[in-house]
Amino acid sequence: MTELSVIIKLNHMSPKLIDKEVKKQEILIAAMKVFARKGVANTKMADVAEEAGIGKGTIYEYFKNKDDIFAEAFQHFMEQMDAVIAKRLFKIYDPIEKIAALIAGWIEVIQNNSTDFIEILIDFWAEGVRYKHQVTVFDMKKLYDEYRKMVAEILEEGIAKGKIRPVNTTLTASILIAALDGLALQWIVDHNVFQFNEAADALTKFFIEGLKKDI
Amino acid sequence: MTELSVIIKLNHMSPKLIDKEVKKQEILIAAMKVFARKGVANTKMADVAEEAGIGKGTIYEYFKNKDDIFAEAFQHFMEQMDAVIAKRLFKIYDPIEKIAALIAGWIEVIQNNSTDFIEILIDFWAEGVRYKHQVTVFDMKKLYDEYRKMVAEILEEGIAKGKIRPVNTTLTASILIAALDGLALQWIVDHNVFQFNEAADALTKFFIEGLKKDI
Amino acid sequence: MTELSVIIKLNHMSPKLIDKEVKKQEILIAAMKVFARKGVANTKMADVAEEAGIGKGTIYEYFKNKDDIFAEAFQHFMEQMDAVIAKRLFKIYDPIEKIAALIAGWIEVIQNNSTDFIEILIDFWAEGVRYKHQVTVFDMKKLYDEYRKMVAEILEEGIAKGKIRPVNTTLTASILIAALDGLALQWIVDHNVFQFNEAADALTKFFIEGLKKDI
Amino acid sequence: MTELSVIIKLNHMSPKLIDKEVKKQEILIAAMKVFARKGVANTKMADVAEEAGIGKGTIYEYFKNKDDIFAEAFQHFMEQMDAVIAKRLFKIYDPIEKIAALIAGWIEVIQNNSTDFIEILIDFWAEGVRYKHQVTVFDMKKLYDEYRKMVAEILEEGIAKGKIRPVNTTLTASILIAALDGLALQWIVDHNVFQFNEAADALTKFFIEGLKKDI
DNA sequence: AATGAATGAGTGTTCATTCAT
DNA sequence: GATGAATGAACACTCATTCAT
Repeated sequence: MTELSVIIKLNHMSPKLIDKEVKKQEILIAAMKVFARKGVANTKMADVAEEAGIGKGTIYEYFKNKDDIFAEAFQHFMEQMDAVIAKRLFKIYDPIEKIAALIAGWIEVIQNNSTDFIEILIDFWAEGVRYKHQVTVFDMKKLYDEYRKMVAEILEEGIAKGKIRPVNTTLTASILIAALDGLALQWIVDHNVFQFNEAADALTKFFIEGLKKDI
Repeated sequence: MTELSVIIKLNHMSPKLIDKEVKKQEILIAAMKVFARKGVANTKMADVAEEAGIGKGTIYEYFKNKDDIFAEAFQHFMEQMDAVIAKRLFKIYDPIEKIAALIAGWIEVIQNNSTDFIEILIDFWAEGVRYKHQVTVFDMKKLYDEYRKMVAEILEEGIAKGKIRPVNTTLTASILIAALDGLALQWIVDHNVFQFNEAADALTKFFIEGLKKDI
Repeated sequence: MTELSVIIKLNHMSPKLIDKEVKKQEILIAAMKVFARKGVANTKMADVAEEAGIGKGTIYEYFKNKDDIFAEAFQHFMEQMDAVIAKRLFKIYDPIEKIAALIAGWIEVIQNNSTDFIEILIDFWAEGVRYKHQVTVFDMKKLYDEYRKMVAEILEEGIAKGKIRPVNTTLTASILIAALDGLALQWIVDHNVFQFNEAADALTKFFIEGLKKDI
Repeated sequence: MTELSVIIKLNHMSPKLIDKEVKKQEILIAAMKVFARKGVANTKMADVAEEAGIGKGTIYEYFKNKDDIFAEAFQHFMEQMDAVIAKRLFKIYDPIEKIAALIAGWIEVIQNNSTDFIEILIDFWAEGVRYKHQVTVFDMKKLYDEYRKMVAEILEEGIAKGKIRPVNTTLTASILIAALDGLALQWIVDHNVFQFNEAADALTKFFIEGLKKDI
């Protein structure tokens, strides 16, 4: 380490904590890109380091290990999704509109992430599926339960308000979520089959129509 | 002596070949179970050998390598699915009923494989997604295209016959397949959320209702 | 095993011992060819079996193991060489002519074996060199000692008889053997550099001239 | 910051690079020792690591794989030989003396390497012989051609200058090289048969005498 | 803090040898 | 005797992680 590097460091010292968090995010994003491209199992720490433009060892200053990065990636994705959906549902009171907003939110998340790292979803699913018996970050069971419940409640509200015809709310919620997941999957495989929002519109219409109380 | 020995060899060949094919299937099934349980990447050849009750080296008498097993597993699954669906669609002429049969077929495949190795689906997806730019056995793009086309044609037929209301057939096909995939996913994560066929019934009803031409 | 094969066997039964020895030789020759082509280390028992047109397991009816085949190959080669040289030296009394006969003998052995398996020499050398500290079949030290002694004795005889000028007989013997080995090596590497016997003639002349007592 | 860091990096690079090259040589030497002792085929990467006093994985930081080490060993040996011979031939103009210098050079190389790894020569030969049809580093054909040509040219020069009697220069060159290879071989097998330089002297005398133009 | 050289546990694959048929 | 299916010891190579600088 020469004197020069010390000078550089001093410059960076004041906003230390923020810097660390920022850099961690940078590494995380880099990792997610590589994970998406190659799959977690085939991603080497060296790949992540290269993508992030840092040294291999540096990663370990910010993450405990590879699994830790992956877990944080999952959380990062989920937080993003929760945020998007919360924002979309904000100040919407009509149940039918809520369903539409939900679908739109999922679309937004998928499309926001599409360019670089939506394929990471596959690994999230894989991890979630595999570790279903253990309690980990990847508690897909709980996750799906929560989303199902959220949708089901909207449906119940709609039914109560007489805006949605009586249906098995849990099953219908499952179907809606299933369709969203499945469309994402098809779109990941081939971005050209359909415009994702086009498909989403169709889905929205299909569900809304199917659920609306016949007048 | 040469001619004779050829004849003798031929005599011995038929029973051996059948045996070899049977054993290969046994190893394949064993491998699929382990793949499902641990994920392909985390499955060791030793695990497969143990599950199959054979020596590690024996696997290589029947398969070229790990990837080969995985590829054959995929083909095995697909053949099974094609067979089930073909059987289900046989002698069904009503488009609406065809849709119902298709859903029932998918359910059947998922449930047939459920006990031990349905989780392998995740790895099929992962492989298909990751290698979408190359031509491999895992040509998910082509696969989805084919299924989409199959469903779309049924829908078109129904529309032509006036039994199904006019819809964007490709998008609707995508949604139906998406829902099936997505339900499988949720069910894999948690077999207890719904009886799979219960969900399938709901899905069938939802689609049939949504598609039926209002009279 | 069908009746037919039994009949075949019966035909072979009477001259059993001879047959066994013949078959062993066949396998040995097959093995030597493959050894020559690929090198011992890279030769699989399956290769030998295929070359011999028999089953893998059958080899073990005739040889203890791979090393055993190799050792027998060496002995086979050496016996052949001893025989050829003995025959060549038979009834030659002039020392100068004996030298010529020796060279001619070595040439004969190399060329007799050239088409298929002279490259095996390399592995003989390698084995001999490597196991110089142990007492094995490949006792290159002893072998070279014997040949050196044989040549030296001829030289001494020639000197005694006044036909060869006084030289360090051991060193000269070494040089002659060295030249023979070295020419074989070059010829193995590239059969086209020289006609092997052409080179041998030159060598003979060179040595004879160099050794002859100036008159 | 970028420019600065580049400078810093460059500052750090030079010493590192030198170090790496030194370490690579150390590993190479260690590998050559083990190759010589056990033969390439029987040498485990773990053996090399142990001999070099490093971890198994470290080898791969410096060499692509086992074959790579072997190829570099060959090149290392050849460069050494070329250098020694070039140095020996430097400022020698008399053809007869050139031949003597050549022989002396070969002796020097063999003896310099004798203690630990001259046996590796056998594997060089084996590799060269086996891969004679392919273009590899081990192009023994080309190598021998070059040496033959070099010697032949000296002989021609000598003949032209009237210092060497007319001989088939290519064949004579072959014989000289053959004798050198062959002596090395005998010496490798048994260091005690002759003092290597003693034999070399005899060889030199034998050739010089044999070649000299009778006055 | 940042690095990348070093490491060795771990794994896919090979192949000589065995042995039931 | 002849066979080739079965085997597991052995080995090249990978890569997440550590740690001296």
